Amino acid sequence: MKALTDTPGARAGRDAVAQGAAARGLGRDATIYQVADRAGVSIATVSRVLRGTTPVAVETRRRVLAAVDELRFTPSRSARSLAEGQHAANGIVFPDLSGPYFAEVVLGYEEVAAELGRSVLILSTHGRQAARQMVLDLASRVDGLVILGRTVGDEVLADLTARGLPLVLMARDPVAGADTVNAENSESARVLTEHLVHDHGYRSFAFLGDATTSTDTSQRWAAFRTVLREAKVPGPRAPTPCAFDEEGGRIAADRLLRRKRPRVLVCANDEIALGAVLAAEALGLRVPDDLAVTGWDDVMAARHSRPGLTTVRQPMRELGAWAARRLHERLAGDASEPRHEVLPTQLVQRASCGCHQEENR
Amino acid sequence: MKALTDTPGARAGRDAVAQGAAARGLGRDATIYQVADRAGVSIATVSRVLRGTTPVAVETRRRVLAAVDELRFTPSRSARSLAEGQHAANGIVFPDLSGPYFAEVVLGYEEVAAELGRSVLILSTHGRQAARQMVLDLASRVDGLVILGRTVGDEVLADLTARGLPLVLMARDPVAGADTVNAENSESARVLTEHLVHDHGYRSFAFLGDATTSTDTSQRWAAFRTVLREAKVPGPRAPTPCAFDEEGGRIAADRLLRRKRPRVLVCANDEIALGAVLAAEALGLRVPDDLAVTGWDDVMAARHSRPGLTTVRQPMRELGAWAARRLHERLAGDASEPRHEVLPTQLVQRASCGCHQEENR
DNA sequence: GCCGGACATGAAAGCGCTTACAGACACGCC
DNA sequence: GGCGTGTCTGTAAGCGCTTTCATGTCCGGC
Repeated sequence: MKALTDTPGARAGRDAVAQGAAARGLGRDATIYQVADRAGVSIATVSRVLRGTTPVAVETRRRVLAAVDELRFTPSRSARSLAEGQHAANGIVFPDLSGPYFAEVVLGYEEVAAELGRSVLILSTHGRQAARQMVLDLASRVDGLVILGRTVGDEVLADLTARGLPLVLMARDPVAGADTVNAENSESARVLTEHLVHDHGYRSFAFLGDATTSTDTSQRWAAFRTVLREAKVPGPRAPTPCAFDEEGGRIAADRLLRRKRPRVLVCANDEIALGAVLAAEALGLRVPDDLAVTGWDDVMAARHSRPGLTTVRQPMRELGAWAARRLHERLAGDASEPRHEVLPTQLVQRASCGCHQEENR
Repeated sequence: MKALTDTPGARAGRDAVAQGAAARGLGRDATIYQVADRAGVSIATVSRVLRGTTPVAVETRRRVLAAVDELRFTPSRSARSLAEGQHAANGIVFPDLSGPYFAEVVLGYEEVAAELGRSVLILSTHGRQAARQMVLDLASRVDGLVILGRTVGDEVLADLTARGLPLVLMARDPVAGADTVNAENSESARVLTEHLVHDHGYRSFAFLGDATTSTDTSQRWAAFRTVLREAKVPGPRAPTPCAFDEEGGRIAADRLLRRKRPRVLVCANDEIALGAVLAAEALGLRVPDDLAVTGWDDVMAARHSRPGLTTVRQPMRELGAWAARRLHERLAGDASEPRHEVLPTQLVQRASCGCHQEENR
């Protein structure tokens, strides 16, 4: 049977080509033409049946669906994207840090995005030089993007929003035209620090973490500093710089503790804190008796370590979920003013700050 | 100036349309036509400059690059994919489990894939009914796929390989035509169990984990069972079924320990084990004095918990990395027989099995 | 002064889909 | 019996790229 619906000549040799080129790549997937052929209808009708945009006679629809089934037809995503001008996909880009924090955010994001029918692309910039290009590249594959931390410069973001690409920024200062979500930082830093100063009466502090690369950290540091000042407790001039992982915490704490002996180490995240505990113990210091240590995030290990790590719980999954939902609203046409959401956090008192000594939790 | 290279009429009103339709979606990104226009060349030349496929005169190239720059042109990914028949993207699909194990695998995968110039799409099936459709959908966006565990049925996999889609299976039984990577299970399970039986002399065991849904677990269970049998130590008939997370471990262990009092709990992963420790302590049992507990994976929390968790370290990132590399080879044309890689694991003895009692690590 | 080849570029066909538009057909009504 | 009206379906123009093929153009060699 000859193809009924082919543009004259246009499809000549299509199958031959398909076979040849099919060794790999997009492979020998059936195309809408083959389905149309088999069902004895035009490709337009096939498309209509598949998308349900226009009523199609019952019998026709049946034939089309049968053909789709027999050929195991799955529409080509790139063709569809090209025609629709949409990708039905969202991206998320995060920096080098690969710990539990980012994993949870991504998971929360993926879960919601999937529910909303969007695929999700991930990109970790690893502080690479090519970050800019990588993000731009990613941007050309998605309808919306969430960007964590200082992965790329403001110009890139401005560029993207100018292009009309909806953006949600996370753990990063706002930029014109983009929504942001963040966990509450200042208030929880204040609560934490006040707990240490007033409830425990500590008078000597250090702060581990790099406030220059992380907005979150600089906010926490600022509030921490303010509370000390208000309480007239001497404090460090600046945070002790420190890579945001366990090893970074261990090294920074080791170096610090060999020079000074603060009573408390306030750390910018749990991994640093856990590394610091290791360093302290290696130096023969008992936590919390000789040195109190606190973290941020409340990752799994914080709960299981002994002493249990006092920390500030962040709604990591919820951060991701919020971003996914917001992006969806934007893509659904919401053109309102950018929103700047701040999600609540919670102080979790465990033993590492000196609480619950009896049970060591 | 009139467009030099436009198909007569075909591009009429392009800009008007672009402006109109641009409010969102693919936006008013510049197209290759605009670049060509601005540089005074044909789109073919622009393409050639950008891809470097064919030599272009120096001066021409300069003009094109200038135009690209001025218009901030980024080629449309879907158009390119459609024309090339390639996506330059890979996918990874994993089941519901969202813990550190999967996070690490994904990270290792992303890192290598990014280096190889491929974007990565992630999909978590969450045991959803629609998993099949979601995976098929994902498959239409990528050139290759890695699939973890029993996320979808064998028919789907057969379907995909038949289509010529390179597949790497992880933590899953092989399927014709697909590569697989797994962590070594039997040998390490044997070493672990022998350690417990011979070095510690334990004679009463339970095994927590669901061997019916996880290939890894069923292999571990089998080797565990074999060692007990060889040593003539009575053991359970079957694993105690248990969800693969902390809460699952806590609940299953609680229920089990209220009925029986095995001396050892061998758990299918660290999260279950950590949950089990919680349950044991809640019942007033001391670990490891009253009850030894072991895990699998060596996640961060295993290292920090007290007692330190005895476990089997898996090279999670390396699993992901291997999959990414293998996929790349396949896409580069390697059509050799499927490979079935097994990556080494390592027993990590900490305190929860009864070792290192003095320091409680 | 003419010819063959190298080199640079343009024209146009596709990639596989969506969708505006138009055509075909059946029906019911005056 | 002619003519709207409504329903279903086909035609073809795009979507923005890549790539094959053809067309110049410019040279050096004879």
